[in-house]
Amino acid sequence: MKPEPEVILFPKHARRPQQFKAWLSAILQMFQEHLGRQGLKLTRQREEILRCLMAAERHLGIDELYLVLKKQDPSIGRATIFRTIKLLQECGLVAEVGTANGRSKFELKADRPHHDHMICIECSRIIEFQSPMMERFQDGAIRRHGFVALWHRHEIFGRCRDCLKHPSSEEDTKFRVGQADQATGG
Amino acid sequence: MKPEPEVILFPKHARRPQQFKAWLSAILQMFQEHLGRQGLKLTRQREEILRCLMAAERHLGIDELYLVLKKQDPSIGRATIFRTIKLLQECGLVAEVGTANGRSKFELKADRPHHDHMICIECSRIIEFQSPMMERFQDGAIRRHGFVALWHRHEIFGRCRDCLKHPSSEEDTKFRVGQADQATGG
DNA sequence: CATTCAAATGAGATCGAGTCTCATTATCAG
DNA sequence: CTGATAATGAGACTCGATCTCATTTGAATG
Repeated sequence: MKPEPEVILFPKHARRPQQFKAWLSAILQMFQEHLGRQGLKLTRQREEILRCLMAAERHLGIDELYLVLKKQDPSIGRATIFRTIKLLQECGLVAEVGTANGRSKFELKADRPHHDHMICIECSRIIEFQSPMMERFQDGAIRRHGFVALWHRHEIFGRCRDCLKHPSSEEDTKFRVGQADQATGG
Repeated sequence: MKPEPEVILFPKHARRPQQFKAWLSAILQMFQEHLGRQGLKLTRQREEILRCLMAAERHLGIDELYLVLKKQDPSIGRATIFRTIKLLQECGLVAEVGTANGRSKFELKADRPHHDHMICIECSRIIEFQSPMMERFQDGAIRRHGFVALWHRHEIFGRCRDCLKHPSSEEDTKFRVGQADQATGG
């Protein structure tokens, strides 16, 4: 089986200020259009939350988001973050990624290639991966069953390269009950 | 792409009383061995919960399990069901399947071929499917990243064949926020 | 720019799945 | 049978997520 191509998934492009600014305003406009279509408004808070997700160099959970945002706006409330994340999911700009401890993280989805996730149960790192062939066979299975797919969740839990090298690192040792089959059990 | 083979996944075998009895006692013994290894005991409740999962013709949630078990043992407590399900997951006899509404369902895993799930957001039906090729490419991706997989979750949310035929059937209209990409977004 | 009004906000109440506590009961090895 | 120890059921508790509501804000309008 020949190896599939590796693609840089996390948006390291748009890290230079000029590019980031352009990227941000493009995405913001998409958000505003979605909001406008439902008679909703673009507020300072919504803008900041989206900016924060776009500027992040990794997947963020609600609490991480809350702490970061709190620094520049101490009055921001958790409820607003939950509400905004939900809106961003609804318009397809943001996607949820499960973790081993139950607290979901979020990633920017707009403008980025489709991918799935491998999640380290030791360091909580989320590794993005692509496999077009895997997707093809998945879509084949869906078609065979006469199913119409709206979204999917494909998350592989285990230990990442780094945690295998130097065993037991930091946070999140309390992880979801899971049995150790061979490989993924399939 | 030639079609992959279809396999009967839900254990319709073992529906005849004699076969079921043999199957049950084999699985019960596996459970007891796991328990014994940890100094734990096989109780009437644990036995009943496992039997219930084995006899089920579909995936059950905690509440469904609770209601069924309550009929033959009105004193059974929810906590016991949670605790037992956790034990069964730990020894690999049972697996959790997510649903669109947050309340997980459970399935017997022992003795059954590996498969993934398509979940109908209208009728909550869970369709089991297999794609060995998909698994192969998945394992390839895992290897490429130097990751060691312990378990995975591959769930496709959408509408099943039946719900597409006669739109909007029963229960569970309140489903998880999810955007309608083309296909599965990938 | 001021006005207007629906939408959005933050604080805190509430919800609910899942977990924990603890007094009582059951298992099972000897 | 007995004793040590695990398991149970009831209900308190946890904590992420949602809801409520009084107040504030966005943006369309004149």
